[in-house]
Amino acid sequence: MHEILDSLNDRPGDADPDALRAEILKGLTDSQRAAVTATEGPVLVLAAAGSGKTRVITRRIAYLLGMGVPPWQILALTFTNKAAGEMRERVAHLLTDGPLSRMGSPERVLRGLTVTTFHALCARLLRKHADTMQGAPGWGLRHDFSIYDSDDQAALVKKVVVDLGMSTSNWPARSVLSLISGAKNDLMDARAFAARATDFNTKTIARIYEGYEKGLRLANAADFDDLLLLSVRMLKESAAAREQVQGRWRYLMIDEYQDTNKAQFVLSTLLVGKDEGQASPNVCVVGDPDQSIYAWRGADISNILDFEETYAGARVVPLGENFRSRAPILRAADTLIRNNKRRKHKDLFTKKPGGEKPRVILCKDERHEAAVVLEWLRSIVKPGQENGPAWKDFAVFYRNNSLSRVMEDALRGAAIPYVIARGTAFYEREEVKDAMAYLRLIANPADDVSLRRIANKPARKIGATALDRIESAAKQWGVAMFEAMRTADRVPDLGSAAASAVRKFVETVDSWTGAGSFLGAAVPASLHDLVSRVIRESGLEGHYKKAGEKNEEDADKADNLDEVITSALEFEKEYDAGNDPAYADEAGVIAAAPSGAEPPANEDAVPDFLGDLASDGVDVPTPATAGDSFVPPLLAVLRAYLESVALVADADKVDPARGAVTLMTLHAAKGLEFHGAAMIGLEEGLLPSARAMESDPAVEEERRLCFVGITRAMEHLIITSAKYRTQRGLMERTIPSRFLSELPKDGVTILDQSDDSGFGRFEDDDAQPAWGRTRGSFSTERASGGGFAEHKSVPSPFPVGSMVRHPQFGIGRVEAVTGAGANARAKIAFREAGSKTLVLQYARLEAVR
DNA sequence: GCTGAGTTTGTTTTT
DNA sequence: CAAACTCAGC
Repeated sequence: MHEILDSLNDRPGDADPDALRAEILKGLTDSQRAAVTATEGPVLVLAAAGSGKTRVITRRIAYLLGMGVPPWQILALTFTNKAAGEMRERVAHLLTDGPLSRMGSPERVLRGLTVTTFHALCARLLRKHADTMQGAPGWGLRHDFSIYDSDDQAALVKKVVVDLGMSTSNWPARSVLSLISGAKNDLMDARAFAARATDFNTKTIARIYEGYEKGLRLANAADFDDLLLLSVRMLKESAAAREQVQGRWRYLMIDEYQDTNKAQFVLSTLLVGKDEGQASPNVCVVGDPDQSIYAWRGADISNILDFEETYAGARVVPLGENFRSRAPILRAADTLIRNNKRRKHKDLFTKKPGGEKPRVILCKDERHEAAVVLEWLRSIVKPGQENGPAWKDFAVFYRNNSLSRVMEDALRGAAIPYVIARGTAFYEREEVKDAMAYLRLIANPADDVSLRRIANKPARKIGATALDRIESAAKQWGVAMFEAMRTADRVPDLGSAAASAVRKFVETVDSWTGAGSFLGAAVPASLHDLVSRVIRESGLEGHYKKAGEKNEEDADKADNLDEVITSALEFEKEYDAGNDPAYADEAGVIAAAPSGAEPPANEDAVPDFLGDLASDGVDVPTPATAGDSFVPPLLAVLRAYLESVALVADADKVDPARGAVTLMTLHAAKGLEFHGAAMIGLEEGLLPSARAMESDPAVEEERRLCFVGITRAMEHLIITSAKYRTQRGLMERTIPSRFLSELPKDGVTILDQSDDSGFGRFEDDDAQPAWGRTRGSFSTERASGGGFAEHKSVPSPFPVGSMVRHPQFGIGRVEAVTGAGANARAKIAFREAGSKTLVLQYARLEAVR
């Protein structure tokens, strides 16, 4: 051990291992210490909210390094890039200012340490090894694959549905995709899915799934789920890939383990070599079952609940002490979460004394609610006050993004700075996606979905019919559409005008890659050069400039295209400098692993992401379309760039929002903490969401979501509920969320401001509200079926229980009727087609006796 | 093939 | 209330 440590040390002898380790453990509680030092064998850290689990993980990494474990043997996986970035930063901090600084330069000590997300890891693994799987039946993925986001997925599903001769309105892409995604999360491919399908509905989905998979493979593309699914398959089937991975990492850490799905679970067992009979792998998972909020996208809470069974002899370390919130906030969270039936109880406690009770404020409507939040913010934040809390210490949480609007208006009106950690952002804009589609076509000429997107954008006389003809020719010839375009003259039925338009398009694309070897066309020298040429020469820039002049709304689209060039330039800089933490640190992932504890003789032999992809190595064959003049490194940079665009969520990039109140969804809030937090929209149908109200497990997940929100707050917490809320243009009476009545009666302050016109004053903190009265009103409202339920009294021509006939779905039984008039919908269980919700006005239903 | 007016439809959360 | 979609008219 000592020798290894010394070899890593610039100043050998300075880092006395014992002293070093003691220093790493300084300031930790006993249980945290136990979690950090249990380095051998499987460990489950049951971390409560605010118990310092990130701290535990970072110290654990430091501790391993301090024990002399080479950094390239350590792999830490997170769900978001933000979490990974933070963790890297914290480790780096320990190395520069903390105990590890005595071990040598951070670059040196960290070289090869892998801290990344599941998806990024899998993307790297696939880029590295996908080509070796070519022989496997139905594989079809090559190293230059595209990554499809939900838009691309939807486009593909729509196409498949149309090709199958079905209607896209009966089989909406979104819902079809969620089923397909669910299957993939459970590691079910199209065949396995089809084998299990029994009813008409599922059988049809299975057919779509099959076509969708074919489409993906034909386009040499992987969707988000594929990154995991195919990595698992590859590790199972390719001994070479498996050996390289398993020989490399000896210490695996997984954050937010409660959110892993089946694919991620299996992947993790493969990474640590459990399948290979590794009896007691060094895997350490950290999570909190009470914060599992991703069941809807396949997260399987039993992964964490059954950890001890999966890994025999696992050590369990509970971290119950909360270092974040004051006692009253913690008590509210604890009381709420106890209402969940399926859970392991964990005692939450804090040593922080005092603190104010969370406030529940019943408001008139959403505008009043925003005003209340504003007043609350102002009552605590005093600008100009030196050491007081600032805007950045506050956040507003909501269940869904649509609720942010009113809040934004209010904050803007009050000139309070704010940022939204929103889902829809830069890379989801139309013009940006267009530019990306061009780039993806260059990186992966088989990418038919991208090709279809931009072939006629801007309009260049390659219409839908022309594309369809090209596609059928391509299918016949067994090549990608872009390939077929090269011989446009031979595409059956393609008019000469269309053919020449196509020829011109191909020439344009080729001029960027040098593939056509046209005289005089200089090949781009750098990524941003390529990107700017694509944007200009494709005509996108002109197209959106023109659109901007005409239409006020499109005015900034051209600017956004400029921003794409800037982002490429920035990426390139970091990439060139080898400085991009998100990429440089993944170093080891794809490189030949130095196995064993011996550090490689030559430091340069430590695997490095840059060296691997940028060098003209065996792993990056020149694509068929690229001529000699297109140097592989540029293609590699392009691919890495596209990958970062696809895998780095925009919310991750939101600048740590200094100086501004943060607005975000409850999901986005997980893992963060704020001095003060406001949760808005605590109403039935919102939180819990309308969909969740149908089943108990779903309501429990909503409760956990609420729990997550509450536990983000350190000092101040307000929870609001509006009596009336306007949604999709309609103002409706609401019912206060059931979660409000699950908070401790005497543990929260209730302020009913839903009737009086004046805004309450917060100095009246101790004015105990009539909880009984309020509570009573909750229950009467629910009992009398006010609000949503009131529509139910309107008589329907199809009473619940009656039998109906639908021209397409056949005979079914009415399960429920909701809404009235034009809004009337019926949930019908069809014998063949399964259960569907139909709008009575449009569904041509017939009563059957 | 493009435009713009009119129509329909949908509602969670995201790597 | 939007976004997405449809379709007639150029």
